[in-house]
Amino acid sequence: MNIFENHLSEIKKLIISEKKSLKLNYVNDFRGVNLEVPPEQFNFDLSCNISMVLAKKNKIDPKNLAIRLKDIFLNKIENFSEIDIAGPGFLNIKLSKSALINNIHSILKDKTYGSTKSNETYNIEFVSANPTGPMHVGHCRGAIYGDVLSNLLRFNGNKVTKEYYINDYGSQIRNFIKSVHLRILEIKYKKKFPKNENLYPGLYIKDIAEKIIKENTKINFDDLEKNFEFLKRESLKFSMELIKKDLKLLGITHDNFFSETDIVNKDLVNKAVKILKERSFVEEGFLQPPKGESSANWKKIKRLIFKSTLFGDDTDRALQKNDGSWTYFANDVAYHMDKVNRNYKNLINILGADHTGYVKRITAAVSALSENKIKLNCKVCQLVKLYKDGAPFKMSKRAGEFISAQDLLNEVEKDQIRFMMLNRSNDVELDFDFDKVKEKTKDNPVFYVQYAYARINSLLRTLNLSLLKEISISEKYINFNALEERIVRKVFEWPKIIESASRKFDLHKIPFYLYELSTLFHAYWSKGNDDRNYKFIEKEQIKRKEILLVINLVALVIQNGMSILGVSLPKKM
RNA sequence: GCGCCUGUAGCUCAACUGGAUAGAGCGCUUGGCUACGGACCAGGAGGUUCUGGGUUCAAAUCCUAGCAGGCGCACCA
Repeated sequence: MNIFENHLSEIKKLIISEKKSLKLNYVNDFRGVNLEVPPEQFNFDLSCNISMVLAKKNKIDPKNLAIRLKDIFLNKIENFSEIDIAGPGFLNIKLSKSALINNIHSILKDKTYGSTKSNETYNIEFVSANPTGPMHVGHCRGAIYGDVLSNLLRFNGNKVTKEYYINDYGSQIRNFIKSVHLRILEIKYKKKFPKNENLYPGLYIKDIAEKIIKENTKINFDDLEKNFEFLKRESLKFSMELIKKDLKLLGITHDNFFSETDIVNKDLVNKAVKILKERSFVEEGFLQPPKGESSANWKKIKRLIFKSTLFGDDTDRALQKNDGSWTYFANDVAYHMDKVNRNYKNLINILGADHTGYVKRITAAVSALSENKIKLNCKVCQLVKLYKDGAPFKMSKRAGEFISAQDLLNEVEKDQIRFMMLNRSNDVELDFDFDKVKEKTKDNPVFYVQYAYARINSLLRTLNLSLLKEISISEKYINFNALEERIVRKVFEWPKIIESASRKFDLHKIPFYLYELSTLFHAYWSKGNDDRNYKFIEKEQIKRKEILLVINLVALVIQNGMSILGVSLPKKM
């Protein structure tokens, strides 16, 4: 149910059938024609730019055309009761009462009101934090973004796989296992844990070491190399548990975990390279020396190179290290070949700002692997800056250098974190203020939206009614006041918000919208304090039927919106 | 040097993807609310949309040349 779509198609039909009487030559192309929400001060339901668009194509004056369109709309479209021409030729339209009521009834019947009703397959890779330690705050933003994007796409009717790529291979993991091993020695023999940049000093490593000792009392771990594979398996098990625990506390679960070690073991890189060689996208060659950095250790070595510049990258990328083994990127290419082979129509990667430079090459790889049939869409989340008591908040006792997700979760609830992290475009840095997020006031948008919903439920409790029972009220008995009209129009806007949030994955539009809707509702609610005529209840009875329609509409949209955001909606606060 | 992101009210950010008089919150300021459920509501002040040029009925938005900030830039992961 999208009233703008419905009424726009009415308009288009009419224009085509009235082409002659309107004296228009070109009416076949409606690109750019929109039906929109007019700015509030105009007090209309719909706004259409059609006369500007058609005037341009037909090379005539838009205002003149608008006058003719106004007449013909009013004559032929029963759903329109009043039209005003504004600005350069906008047609501002008021819906007839019956159209308005019909729209409202259709919305209340539509459980997934706002859904774009699409049906595609998506794979979304997100978080993919290194399993060398717990999640830090930076990961949280991407984690929530990915989770909510999945919710949104599912709400729209798509099939979504949420995937986590475990980087359980390479030198970082080696250093991680080494660190665990040294902590084991420390616990067993009081051997001091050395200071070394490549090791992981965080205290969680100690926890993992202790667990391993406790669960494997019969094994002697003194020799690292002998026990390496065992230690790796055990350590990764515990560190992934840490990560999954944090994710769960944030309300996030993945459908699929994909291991880099598996890629190596299954020799997927050779398969991917073979395909790319056949298509001449991979060749032997030499890398350019690095430009911005010191090139003291630079060696000119012949190696396999992926020609990503063919797909818009800035430079070609190495698939082999100096010693001839595969690079991290090569493994990732193989991983994405696997995704392509799993026949998803759309691939999405959610990345942190520090991986911006990686976007072009991996997008190029997917284009090359899928012969341009699949486009990988990479979304980058900018940094999160934490504030507490008005000052930047740093350090974590347990995680070592980062602020961990745990630090955050210790202070703030999941609902708050989720809403606040989504309340900014992913393209801008985010200031996360510990103090503000805990407030129970208007300054805290999460609370403000939840409170609107709680108020509705309180009202229903008083009236002994429940939400979204089939409501059908004859239009004779309906007469909205100005505040109610504003809310109804805002509710009409909801599918447009979903549509534009879905188009470029601009998730912040959802919390912004919910906040605005809540503002209108709180104003409506409070009006009863100034003016007795606006009271909702009199003698334990609802005063006007319109109130029931309005609160059901608001509740429906808040429910749909918050469930996409994954934020809870208490009935009492 | 190169790439990506950002630049809008004192501060933090929106702006339906090219639309109308550029909007919210905080802060500042004036008033209301001793309860349908308190943590709210109503009003006011506050703008050369970083700068210059271009595209058109229309530019914060697109193009172009700059300026400023953030992230990144062999190999490593």
